[in-house]
This record gives sequence, structure tokens and C-alpha cells, in this order.
Amino acid sequence: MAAEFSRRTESLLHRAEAICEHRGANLTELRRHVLGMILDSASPTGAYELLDRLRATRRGAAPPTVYRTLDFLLEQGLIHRVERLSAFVGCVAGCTVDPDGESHTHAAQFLICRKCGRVVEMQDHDVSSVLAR
Amino acid sequence: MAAEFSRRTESLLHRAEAICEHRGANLTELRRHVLGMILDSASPTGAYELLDRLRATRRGAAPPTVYRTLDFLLEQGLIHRVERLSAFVGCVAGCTVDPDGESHTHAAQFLICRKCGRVVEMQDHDVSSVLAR
DNA sequence: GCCGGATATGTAATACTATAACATAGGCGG
DNA sequence: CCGCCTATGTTATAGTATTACATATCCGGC
Repeated sequence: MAAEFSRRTESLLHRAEAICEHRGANLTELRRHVLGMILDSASPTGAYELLDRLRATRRGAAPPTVYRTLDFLLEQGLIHRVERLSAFVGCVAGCTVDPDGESHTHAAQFLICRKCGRVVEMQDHDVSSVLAR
Repeated sequence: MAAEFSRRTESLLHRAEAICEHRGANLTELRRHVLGMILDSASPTGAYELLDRLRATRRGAAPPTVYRTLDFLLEQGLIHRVERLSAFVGCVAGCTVDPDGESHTHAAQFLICRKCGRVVEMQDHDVSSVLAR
């Protein structure tokens, strides 16, 4: 049904399924598909790019389709929004955390390369704690 | 001619004039007016809000009018863009720095209140240096 | 079985943010 | 006066996100 993703992505998706099931959250086909596209991408993905790709297999897709799905994934801590780029990236921690973890969000920072646009997610406790003050 | 601003804002504007003159940058009436509106505001100001207010006194104002002006102010380090809000705030450091300072940008972080939207600019050397790694 | 509510998605329209492309105007050095 | 540079005007359009309402599906209780 859904598009085929890389082995790594499929593995993370499997993990995400377990997390959602554990939480009673419903990782539907649509949500799984969008999460897979984000995880599979080498760089942050814009909402309308996701929309275009969705449309290949989902005729009625429209902006709300994608934004609602992104809201769900953000709530579940499975992706992050990179404000600077108006784009979305998979959350490594969110997709690998133990399903028992209740916290759906966590502190993170992004390093964005001004030249190539690549993004690295970092979690630095020092930064987080200074910000907490 | 230009709108009247608070005493504090006028003082910062005066400072900005000196900085620009020192650099050979041209702080025109339009640019001064926009900077004044931003400095005078208690919270970050959106580009189209600035545009609306500009139009009160400037008939032909259009989006490029405002965005080009913001680009100039950003380059001069006189304001910051708050990505999260797609809005702009005055840069305290930029408007108070010694005119001899050459660096037009500096490291800063923002604390944004999720409830009231107020923004506080902070400059924490610890955060900056951790990010530098 | 069916009713009611909750969740998920479809659909149309529109709001908000930002940039592209080309035109005009004024200053200033040669 | 000419040519260039900077600043701004003007029109159009691209890109990002939300509102509002309609439809469908599932599931629990009766």
C-alpha cells in the first residue's frame, strides 16, 4: 500500500508504531506515510513538498491533510519543526525512545548549516539547563 | 515629519543614526521610521503590521517596501528576526553598541513566553559557546 | 441492530508571510 | 550631460498555514 522506505526508516516506523500503540495513539496509514517520508528524507521537508508527494497516491490530499498530520506527529514527539526553515525533520529521540516514556516532547537544538542547509539535531543538557533559568 | 516615538525610542534612534553614519550606511527617513516602530513596540512586530502602519503616512507602501527595509536593519544589526513568530524586534545591543564596533551581528537567544507572547532577548555566553562547538 | 459520540479525513476558501521582476527617481562623479 | 549606483515604487505571484464546514468510520452502550 504505502510507499516503500529505506530499511532504516522502516525500522523507525516500526518503533513509532509500538510507541503509539502503547500510548493509545492512532498511527494511521496516512500518518505513518507522512512520518515515513520525513524520516526517509536527508534534509528537512516542507509541508507542501510532503503534500505533493502525498498526492501521488492520495487523490484528495490538501493542505489541512498535511498540517493535521504534522500536528499529530509533533504532539507525539515523532518529529520536530525547524522554524528557521518552515520545515520538518524526524526526531531521533522520539522514534527510538522506550515506549514507556510518557514525555512526548523533549529539549533539542538544531545546528543549521548556512551553506548547505543540512540540519543536525543536538541535545545538549548544558544548553537546555541554561535556557531553563 | 515622522511619527513621534517614546523618549526611549528616540534616544535609541539617535544612537542608530550615529552608528549608520559612522559606517557610511544610509538610515533614510523610511528606515528610521520602521526602526522606530519596531523599537517602540512592546512585542515583536510582524511585517504586515508594520506595513499597515506605514500606510497611514506613506501612500505607496507595499510588501517590498517593508521587507527591504527590514533587510537593511537586519544587516546593520539593529533588529532581530524572531523566526518562531515571523516577527521582528529591536536589538538592544545593536542600538547601543559603540559606533566603532564593526560586527553587525552578534549571538543572541530569545525566550518566548508561550502564554503571553512576550519576548526577552538574552545573550548568554555559555549558550553561545556550547553552540559554537 | 442502531444510536450517539469521538476521531479522522475530505473539501473549499481564504489569510498570512515573503519574493520576483521590472519601473522610476535622485544623487554624484566624470 | 551621461552613466552608474542606491533607494523606492509598483504589480504580480510564490510559499506557508488556518478556518469552517462536510463526510466517513469506528466503537461502546443500549
